[in-house]
Amino acid sequence: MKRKQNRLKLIKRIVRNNSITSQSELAQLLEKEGVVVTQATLSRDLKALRVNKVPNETGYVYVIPDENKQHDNLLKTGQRSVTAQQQLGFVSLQFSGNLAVIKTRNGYATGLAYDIDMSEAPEVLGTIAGADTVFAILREGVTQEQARQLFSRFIPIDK
Amino acid sequence: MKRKQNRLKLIKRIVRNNSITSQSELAQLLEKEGVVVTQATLSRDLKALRVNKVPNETGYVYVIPDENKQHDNLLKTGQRSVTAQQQLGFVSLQFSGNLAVIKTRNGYATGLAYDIDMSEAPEVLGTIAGADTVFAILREGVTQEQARQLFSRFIPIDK
DNA sequence: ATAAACATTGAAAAAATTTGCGTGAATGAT
DNA sequence: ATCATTCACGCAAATTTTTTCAATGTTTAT
Repeated sequence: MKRKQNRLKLIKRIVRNNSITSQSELAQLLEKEGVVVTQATLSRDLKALRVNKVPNETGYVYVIPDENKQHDNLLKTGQRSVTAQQQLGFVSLQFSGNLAVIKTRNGYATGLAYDIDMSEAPEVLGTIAGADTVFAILREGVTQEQARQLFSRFIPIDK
Repeated sequence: MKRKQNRLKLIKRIVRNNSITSQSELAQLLEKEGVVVTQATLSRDLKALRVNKVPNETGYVYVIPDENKQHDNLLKTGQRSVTAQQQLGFVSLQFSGNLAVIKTRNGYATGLAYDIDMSEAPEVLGTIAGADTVFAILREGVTQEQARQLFSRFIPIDK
């Protein structure tokens, strides 16, 4: 059951960063990442992830529905599905060089940045927050692994 | 050609007010309204209307995207959706390492950052906007040339 | 530890969707 | 008016997606 979770995560990433036009195409990309499943399984996975299939004049593309909007709609309709992933508004964490980019649900970025600032962690030189994104500048020499370690105090990191 | 326009309009209304789960089902409802076409034509019509196919726990449903989502999906699929007029807010583009700094006329930064975000381009990890400046963090390994290429979808760049 | 209940998946079949091709109607340019 | 283009659309083939069926794990409760 861990296998499936990992695959779903990978599928999300792949679908988000590529123009996937068919399930077999997705299967090939997954295979490159070492994940081998049949197209039938992907049909089930895409359904589980609620991935949309949207046409444009060129062809058809799978699209991961926007997580913020997805969640906002849930709230709007009175439902509330708070998974561990969504606790604290956290959406995703990525790095580029000595910059950490933390995506949050709308409105949560400021509070999260504040918490990071208040920790006065030496690994972080400073932060800037928009509505749903936090930039944290890491001190030179700090590894991404160390940063993950630090941030895990504030956000649920799957690892 | 008037026939087609009427049909498209009717399709919109039907899809919006019913849970259509297949094109043949749609064909039947159309027939009740006196419009007779083959499923193949509906495939083309749904594509023309950019109707999304979205899964939910029950099954699959066709969904007419609202105007906003329509716009967002255009960006998502990599098509330009802002007119030359709208690009007038652009002032300058500069780079520092993997950070792109886009200057705009006052008030334009937020909108531009939003468009960049909605494109979900894998080259960009995230953006933050002030009143007249957008920061865009590039994924590691993305060259400035690639970034210029990407941004040319949103702003007028002379290469 | 064992049985019952549940979950995951592949293979193949079924269902649904997309597309190539051909025809006829509509539009346009000369 | 004539000829060339373009557009709409059915048919049938090709492709893609969904689902059924069985086999094979996993989990849970006793």
